[in-house]
Amino acid sequence: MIGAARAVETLDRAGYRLTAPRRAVAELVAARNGHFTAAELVADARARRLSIGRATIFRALDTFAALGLVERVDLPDGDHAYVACDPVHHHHAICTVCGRSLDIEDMGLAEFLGDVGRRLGFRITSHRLELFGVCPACSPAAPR
Amino acid sequence: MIGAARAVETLDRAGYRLTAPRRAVAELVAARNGHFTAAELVADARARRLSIGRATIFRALDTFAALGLVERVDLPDGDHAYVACDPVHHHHAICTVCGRSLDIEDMGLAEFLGDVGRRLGFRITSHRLELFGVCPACSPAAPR
DNA sequence: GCTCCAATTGATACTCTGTCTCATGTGATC
DNA sequence: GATCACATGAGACAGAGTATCAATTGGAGC
Repeated sequence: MIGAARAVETLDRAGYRLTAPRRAVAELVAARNGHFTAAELVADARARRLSIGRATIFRALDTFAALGLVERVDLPDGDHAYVACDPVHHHHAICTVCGRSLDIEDMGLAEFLGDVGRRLGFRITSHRLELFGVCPACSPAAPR
Repeated sequence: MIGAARAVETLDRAGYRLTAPRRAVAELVAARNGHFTAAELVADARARRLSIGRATIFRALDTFAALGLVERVDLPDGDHAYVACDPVHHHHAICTVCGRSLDIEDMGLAEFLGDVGRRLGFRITSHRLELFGVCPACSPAAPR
């Protein structure tokens, strides 16, 4: 999800109503360029004195997730979080220093998994790959 | 985790006390050969009329996870679950038909991820890969 | 076998996340 | 502008997981 406008357009095209709360949530999401939890968005909304119900934020996130505007990811500590992203299949590399997430496209994973499936005799229908590490921007700051 | 005895031995070697509740939880885990949620274990314990507190089961699972006897996985629906496994780094292929999970060893993933990291300039420190699909045993039953 | 102490337990209260309900509000269509 | 179904906000609710604390118990040392 690049900007709130793009999200609003996607909502419209999918036949969803363009309500003020949905626009507001889209902006909150766009304002965060890393991953975020539902609770953080609720806090954001409160901080900006937007009177959006908690349930509405959850519903909006569900809707956005259904449209592929955000994606649910699971952080290493088990927390559920969301990341704004483009609506194509891809994976996330999440920086543990700044929290930003990079979308990474296939890079040969599909082929790799196909091979794994063949070797196991396992018909893979879906998968989840999340990478955690240090992004290029944070790398000098956190050499290890 | 192959059997409860093995788990008990691991606990012992790690300096944990071998208490009745821990043995019981180890047996409950060993009795399940697929993935399971904490809630399911609690229900199992109740079904067997074991008087083990809910908190104790959570604590035992935490301990087992710390020892690598079980691992937390996130199901496609976002639920947290555990799978019994061997204490080495590996990944899980979870059958969506029977619920069983296969441990899969590296199969070249480390190399693949190293390559991805280099291309992104991202220093990958940890990752999570979970595969969902249909295992060989269920495959004829669920052709698609 | 007995004692002792720290680790562990069970019960319970609590927090937090996410869902559900329902009366009220509002966007889109005409 | 009127209409109506979709969306909202408030609040109740359910479930997962954690924190607290007094009571219990495993196991080391004797």
